[in-house]
Amino acid sequence: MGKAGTKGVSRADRERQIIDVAVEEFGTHGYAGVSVAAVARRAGISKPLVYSYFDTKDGLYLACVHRVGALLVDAVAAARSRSGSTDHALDTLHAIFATVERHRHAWSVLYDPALPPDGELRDAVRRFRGRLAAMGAAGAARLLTGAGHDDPLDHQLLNEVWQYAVTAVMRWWSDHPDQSAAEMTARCARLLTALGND
Amino acid sequence: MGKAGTKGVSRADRERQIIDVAVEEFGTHGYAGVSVAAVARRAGISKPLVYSYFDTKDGLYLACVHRVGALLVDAVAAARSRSGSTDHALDTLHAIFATVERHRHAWSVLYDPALPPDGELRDAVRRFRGRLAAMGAAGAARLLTGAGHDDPLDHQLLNEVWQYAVTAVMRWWSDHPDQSAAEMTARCARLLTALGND
DNA sequence: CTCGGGTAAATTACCGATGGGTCACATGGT
DNA sequence: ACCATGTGACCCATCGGTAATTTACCCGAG
Repeated sequence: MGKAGTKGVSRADRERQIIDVAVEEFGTHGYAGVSVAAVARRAGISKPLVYSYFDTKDGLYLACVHRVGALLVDAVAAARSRSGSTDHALDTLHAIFATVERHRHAWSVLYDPALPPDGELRDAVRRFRGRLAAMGAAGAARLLTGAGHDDPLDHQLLNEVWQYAVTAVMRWWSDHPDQSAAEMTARCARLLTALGND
Repeated sequence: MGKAGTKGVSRADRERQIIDVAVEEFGTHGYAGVSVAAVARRAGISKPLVYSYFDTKDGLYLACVHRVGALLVDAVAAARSRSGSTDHALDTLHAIFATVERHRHAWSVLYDPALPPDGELRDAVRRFRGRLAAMGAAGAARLLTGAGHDDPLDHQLLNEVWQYAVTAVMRWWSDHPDQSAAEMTARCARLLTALGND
């Protein structure tokens, strides 16, 4: 496939492009299931170029984490500030849907359950998860204290469940590409109301 | 480390032992993140012995799937038949907690999101997930039709969410080893009631 | 009781393929 | 001419998997 030499693509553009395919690959096959060579191949470039831009495999994953992390945090924060202090859950979901409609595997990058447990990669992931959790947690807290429960571990657990529930929705969405973001929001609205009257 | 020759351990025992450590490893690091050599090392034996009992890495994972799948399906089925047609969710959770209290990574083996997408491994996993889902689905169906919604895709989605919620609880439990099964059940009871009055 | 010998339980040493990562070099634009 | 962009070829550790071989147990013949 072709010789060396620039192809008229700037570094910044190339980085964005690489991160795009890396997010998709990592999101579907997980950290351990993806090889840098595969990312390079799918991006139509060679492996050393990837290494020259992101130093290591962890570096590449880290870039993906920062990309999707910033995207999601911003979106959720905006949705939260937009909707005063009323029922957050659905607004949050809608914000997420709209943000990652074209990158449906983004969420899975932040929530890969099998990351290498050491190093700054885990730290970065934890930071972003933490920020998302902190925002989603307000609703959870209202719910629990409103029901008279105040065990902090309960709050922690509910938070984890909420985040995994979102993960479930995102994965289901990946498997049903015909669904639009709006349809997903409507669907989740029905689910939430149904959960209300159990 | 030692010579060859039998160490007085029967094949059946050794298989059980290997599966035990394999479940733990696969459950924590995922399919792609675990090497057969690592399993052998942690079991205190050599790699070829693993291959002589389970033919391939997929065979080993398959054995794990069958072990934990049978365990979980039996447990949930028993819980279901025990508790008539009343509120299933909590009983199901309690059954799962009690069953895997000593194998807390079991659930993750069935719900590794990054399995190789081809071959009989995926099929076996899908079968077991399907059986668990079918049982858990009764409750979901009641919930949705009770609220006037009957889109089959909604049912599918709610099911996925339910299974991932369980996954979340199981992972949280893995990170909090001091919690007993009974405490977990109580915790989930509080969460469920809180969800009722949102 | 003991002394083989067959068989089940193990190991060491190895193979080809792939993975992460590097080096030296080639090209294109200004 | 120079620097950013880009590549083919290579290195070494590890991975999935196999071959050849060694050791312990069991059981029947003397």
